[in-house]
Amino acid sequence: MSTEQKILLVDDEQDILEFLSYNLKKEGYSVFIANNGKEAITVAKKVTPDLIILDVMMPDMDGIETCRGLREIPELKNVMIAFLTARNEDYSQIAGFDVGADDYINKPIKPRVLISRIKALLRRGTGTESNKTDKVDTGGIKIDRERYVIEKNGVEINLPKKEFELLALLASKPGKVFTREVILDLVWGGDVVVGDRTIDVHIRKLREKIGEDFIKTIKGIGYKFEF
Amino acid sequence: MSTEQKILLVDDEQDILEFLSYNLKKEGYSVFIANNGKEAITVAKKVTPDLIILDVMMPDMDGIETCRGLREIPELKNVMIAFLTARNEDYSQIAGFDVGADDYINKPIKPRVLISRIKALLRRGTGTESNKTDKVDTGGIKIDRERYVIEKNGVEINLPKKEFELLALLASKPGKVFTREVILDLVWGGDVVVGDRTIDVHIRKLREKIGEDFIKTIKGIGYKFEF
DNA sequence: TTATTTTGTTAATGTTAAGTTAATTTAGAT
DNA sequence: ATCTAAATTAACTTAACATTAACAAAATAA
Repeated sequence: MSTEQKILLVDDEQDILEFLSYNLKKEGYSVFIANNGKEAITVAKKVTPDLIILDVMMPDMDGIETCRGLREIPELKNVMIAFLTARNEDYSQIAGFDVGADDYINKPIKPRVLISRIKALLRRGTGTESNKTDKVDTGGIKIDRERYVIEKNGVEINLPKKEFELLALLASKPGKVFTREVILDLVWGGDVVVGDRTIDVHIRKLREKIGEDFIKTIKGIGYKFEF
Repeated sequence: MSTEQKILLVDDEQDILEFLSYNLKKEGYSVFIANNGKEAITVAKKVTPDLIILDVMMPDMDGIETCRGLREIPELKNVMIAFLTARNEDYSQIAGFDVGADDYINKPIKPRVLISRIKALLRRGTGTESNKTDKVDTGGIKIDRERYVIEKNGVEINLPKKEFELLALLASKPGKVFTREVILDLVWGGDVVVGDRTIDVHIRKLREKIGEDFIKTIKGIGYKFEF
């Protein structure tokens, strides 16, 4: 792997910041902190973190507002954002706001749960440049991560998990060839070992569903998405 | 953002009015004051505030009565109303009154808490016409968070807490897929560990009660609400 | 209080979609 | 022509969810 992954913590409570910071640093993340929304935006701009963990309840500028602010910054469009919510909070409000959060984590926080959540989140983020906000590939294919559907010429198509992720990966950078190795690593996960033909079959099913001409085979190398 | 938001403060104690007024003005709100219920109604009619903060304990016409009066005025149907209650007050009494209050704020008041509460309140208010809790999902399902009741095609259905919260969460953003993890965290809480099939069972019961077609399973990911 | 009902959770089992493999065919490279 | 990589299809395996009933724990009523 390349460089250390950066996480920005935003909370007004010092002890929570310390607690989280400690646990995340122990896991090898590079941790930045901010005490309020404004600071968060400043820091985020500077370091472009891979993940931002935002407390919802903060005086002055709360998590939701901060999130909005962050999302308006072009460089931060693709950053993962997770909300920290207190128990009993009216989460429907939070979740409902179309603010582009990627995860919601409840207090009290259990370090192990947190870490595994974060890993999952960051995993999703890697490899893809535009993991978050849906991307419209001008060929008429739209990938909606939030709703887990793709749209072809306005028609929704439901894809199973692996197929969806495979397509999302390929389409994340149209034209780029993804080797079978890379695909296995990113879609299946580094440790899982599956047979050599598995990818082919998934490609087959995808082509069946979205049309034959989107995924192109580069013999001896891998596949690429084109339109 | 467009125009400045208006807040009406109603209290018989001058120092509280001043204290609140000062803090709210500092935040950029346009503040109006009234010393009693009658005055409150007059002023409210004139300025149509976005939020009214009402002290419960007032001589002559108390907060509850005032609130009733306010709610009878058509133009004020959608205004947010928050009650100011003293700490030891039996506010179950107040909350019980189906008077259409949107929040309860406890004295003594901490400015920061107050501000963030107010912001949350006003945010809830904007965008929606129905000031109150309910959210109508065009599929014919209405969720009344205050009474823990949902309405399907005008028929009230009583849901137990967990079922209600699960539905409320899913319906808070129709279409969006909520992972089992997120559901567990937000509905059950980060620390509580429940078995793996618990969510399924609740989903089952919900589907039984509201119909099979509202909640959709995304295998390997989670569930989403759709209509 | 004790009884009764409602709610929440678990455990056991069934079902199905998703994922994988294997066998065979086709196409591309050298 | 020969070798290798990929396509294709169907068979198979597994993981994920559905379903039901049983149980426990709250809440409510008597």
